[in-house]
Amino acid sequence: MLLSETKQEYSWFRRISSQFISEKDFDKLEKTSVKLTFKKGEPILKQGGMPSHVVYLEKGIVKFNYENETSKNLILTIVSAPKILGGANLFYKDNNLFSLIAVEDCEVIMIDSKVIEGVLMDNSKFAMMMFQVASEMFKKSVMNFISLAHKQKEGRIADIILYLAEEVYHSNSFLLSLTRKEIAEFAGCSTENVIMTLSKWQNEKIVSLEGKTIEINDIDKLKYISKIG
Amino acid sequence: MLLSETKQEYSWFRRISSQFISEKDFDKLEKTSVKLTFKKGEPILKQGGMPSHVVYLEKGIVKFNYENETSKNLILTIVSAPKILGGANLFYKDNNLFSLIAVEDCEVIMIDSKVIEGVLMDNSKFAMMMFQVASEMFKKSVMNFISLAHKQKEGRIADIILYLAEEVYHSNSFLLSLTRKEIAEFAGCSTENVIMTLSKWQNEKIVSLEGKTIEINDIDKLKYISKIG
DNA sequence: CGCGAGCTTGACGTTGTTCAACTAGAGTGG
DNA sequence: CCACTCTAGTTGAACAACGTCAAGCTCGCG
Repeated sequence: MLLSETKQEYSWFRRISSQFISEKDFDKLEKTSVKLTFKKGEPILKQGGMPSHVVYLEKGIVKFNYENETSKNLILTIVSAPKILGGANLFYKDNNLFSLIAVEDCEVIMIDSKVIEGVLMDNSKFAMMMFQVASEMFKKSVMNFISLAHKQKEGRIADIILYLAEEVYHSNSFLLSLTRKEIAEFAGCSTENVIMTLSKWQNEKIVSLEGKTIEINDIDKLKYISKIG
Repeated sequence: MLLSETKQEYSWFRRISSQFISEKDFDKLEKTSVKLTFKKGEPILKQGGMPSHVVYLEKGIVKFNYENETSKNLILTIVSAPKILGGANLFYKDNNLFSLIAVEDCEVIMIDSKVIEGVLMDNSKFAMMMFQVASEMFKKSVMNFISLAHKQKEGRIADIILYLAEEVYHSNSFLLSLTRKEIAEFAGCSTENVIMTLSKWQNEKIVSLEGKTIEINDIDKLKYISKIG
């Protein structure tokens, strides 16, 4: 975790925000925020902690991790930059429901909750936009949970591979930065099950595995597996 | 489904809203909304339909139902009056993600989305409140799904019975308006499993069943089952 | 070179689903 | 008033899915 120069880019966030708030309000956000970098595996926000900041993920990939007292972890969702995270925490008020953990090296900008809340209060269109961003992520988690709730393991793993290809790596061939264990935590099944399913698919020529790279060869078959569950 | 007189009560909603919006804005909402009653089992909003209204549930109990093409239904959550529903749909923009179905006879007020959106735009504090309400419900669903994801059936059914007692019926002894099948859809397991678990608990004197009434005798043991999963 | 973390495979037992059969109550029409 | 049918609830047995365990493997790093 490392502080960098004060002059920041915010490229995507600035572009989006400029449609809704004044340059002056944006400066207010910019001045009170800090840019941090996190190495793979480092926690950005801790479950149970107070939500003091809204996180804007400028670069990298993070997982939303739910840690359970008794049993194992659960990954709620995985997202890649650029994205506004932890907006949910803005509206929940409660302690953070989950941890944010870097899956790949990340650059994030921590925006002070108090400050952004003030800007939201003065700019209802900006507030609506922020809500929608948060809602979009809610929706994705809910859809993932629905899949989780009534599909068999194979359908769920198919969902996750498709999700990673489309929404995270933006390619049908990608270098997987997650371990099998993490995929299992995302799919809500055991590591062994993930491995079995993936190598079964390799035999059936649906995917190709080579080290940490995954290539989807037959996306239609994968979608079919996802569909029938 | 039945239209009643235009003069409405809105008691709870009015009280809450009055902290955030003017009498004039509230009148605007009131004038463009209609009060409807739904009988047990009737759909209030349909999954896939366009979200034209925000639903304020004045009386009754509704389930959030997710219908799947291939397999069975899934109940996302169950809530009792008074509560603002479908606020999520306001922010999602997409088609309704789920159906709202009356579990008991309901009185609801349908507030026109366009109108409430206008009021939200002009009153950012009101918008924040609405979003917090939506977030609260979202959080409950997520917590339920987390439970669903890594607990055994027994733990999940315990969660649901506790949730119904605390959040829906507000009593440890209640007349269950859900069928065993619906509990199963909520818990993400088979009807038989719900039945087996409940009668097992009856033998162990944790609950008493008599027809459609359920009484929780040993809430600590139930919480323990919920905890250990 | 050795150690540990992540990965892989197979065997085994547990959990939960499915199926089939039966009961009870509610509603319907002759 | 009595078959009838329909739905909800219940039970048990057979079977499939999944997790756990145990063992061996590979690769990167000190």
